[in-house]
Amino acid sequence: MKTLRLNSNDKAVLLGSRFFEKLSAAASDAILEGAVVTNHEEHDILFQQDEPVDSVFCVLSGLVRVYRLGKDGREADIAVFTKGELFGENAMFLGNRATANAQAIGSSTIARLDSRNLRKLAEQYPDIAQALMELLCRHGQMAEDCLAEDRLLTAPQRVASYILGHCPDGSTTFSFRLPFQKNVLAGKLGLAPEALSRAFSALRRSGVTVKGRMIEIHDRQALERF
Amino acid sequence: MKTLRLNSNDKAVLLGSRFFEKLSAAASDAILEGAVVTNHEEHDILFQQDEPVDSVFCVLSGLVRVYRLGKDGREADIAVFTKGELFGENAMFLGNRATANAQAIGSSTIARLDSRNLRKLAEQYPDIAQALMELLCRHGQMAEDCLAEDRLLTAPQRVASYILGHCPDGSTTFSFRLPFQKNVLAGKLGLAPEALSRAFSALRRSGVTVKGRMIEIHDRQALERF
DNA sequence: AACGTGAATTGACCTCGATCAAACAATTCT
DNA sequence: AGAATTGTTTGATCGAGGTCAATTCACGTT
Repeated sequence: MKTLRLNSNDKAVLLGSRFFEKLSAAASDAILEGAVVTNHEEHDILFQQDEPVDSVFCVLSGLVRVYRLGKDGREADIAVFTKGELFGENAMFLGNRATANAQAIGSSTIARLDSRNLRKLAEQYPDIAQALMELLCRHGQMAEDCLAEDRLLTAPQRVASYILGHCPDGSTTFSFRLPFQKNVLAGKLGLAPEALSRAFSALRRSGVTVKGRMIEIHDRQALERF
Repeated sequence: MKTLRLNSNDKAVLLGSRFFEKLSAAASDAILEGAVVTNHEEHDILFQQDEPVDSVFCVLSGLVRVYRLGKDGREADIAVFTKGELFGENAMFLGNRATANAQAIGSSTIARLDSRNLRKLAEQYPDIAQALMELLCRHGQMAEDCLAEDRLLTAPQRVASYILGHCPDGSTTFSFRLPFQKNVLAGKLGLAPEALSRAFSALRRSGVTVKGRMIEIHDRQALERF
């Protein structure tokens, strides 16, 4: 795997990401110092459970799926990350061992930030420590949200919740394009693809139109009630 | 609700907790400055989803259950905390709003650490920031572990996994006492109490003996294979 | 535009765990 | 000790969602 330096576009994506938004230029530069970029094909493995990892990652383009393996080989998605999102930060605090697997979905470019460096910088710059805490908190929240939804909602309700999460507050009718294959959405929601399909067709009765990756909502309230 | 100052025993519990273990005395004292203690009866609510929270909490005695509410009133446990564990730290990073509910299980004493103070101290003491990051990471991991187990394991497998988590590595046969009612364990594992009961009786065939709260394992390998 | 491949849907079936009801066990209270 | 309350187990039933197989559809390629 060939590693490259950041080009100016890569840098723009990183600096525009949520993690960097409140950081000073000095702090950001210090973090990006020594960052490298790798390109990946669909299904490439970025890291694996229990193996050493000495970077924090950021998606520059494409998608990354983070998942755990069951001993029977089945996979459970923990999260899916898109452009501008950092991931893999947990290993930093757990002896540089990954606690999950990460895999590119479709061809993707990934930045790697040295975690030793980042840890050191977090001691010098309180803002960096703060940004890291917010990152950890967001990711913790994501996992808790998932857990609660898995336990409280049925498949169609989870899908409705996902759709509503993409709907601007005011509008009662709107549409958007899924950012990835239904395949991937199913994994993210903890469903078999067939179950996602059936969930969509259950929602059709509540004014949801699905055509390819395009989702149309005609009655927000109906979805919320579901 | 009467709030008290920390007594020396309370202080000992706090300082012995995982969060404080690597902190200097100066840092610890600064955090505990202004900490208060409250006593709670079974079922007392400590905080509620979406309500303002300006403390980080620590269990001094008893148990606390953190859970989310579904709109139909059903509850999903996110975590259960015991003596010496901090919780409720997420609100610190999310505009001081709780993202879940917390409730005492049995009568409990709880310490409250002022979160404004803690945030300020995290800027001064890198060790405190580090301890907070580790706390956030652990809690994020807990949620991810739960999520993965929910998605990958059946009820008896989850129970087996819970039991094995209490089994020292070497031993093939050992026993321990559940730290809470089966009731609570069921919630923590995302099961109805009946399902937990049935899971235990399924494990009986693999050398697990359950008598009241006492659990005995006679064949570690059998459990691992389950 | 036709083709071909992989994705998505649909149907049939089956398993797991939730729910309800009732029996039973273990606490706590008087 | 006996009563009352609460926790736990067991049985029976039901529904949600997983799995497998067979189409159908969408999309990129030629």
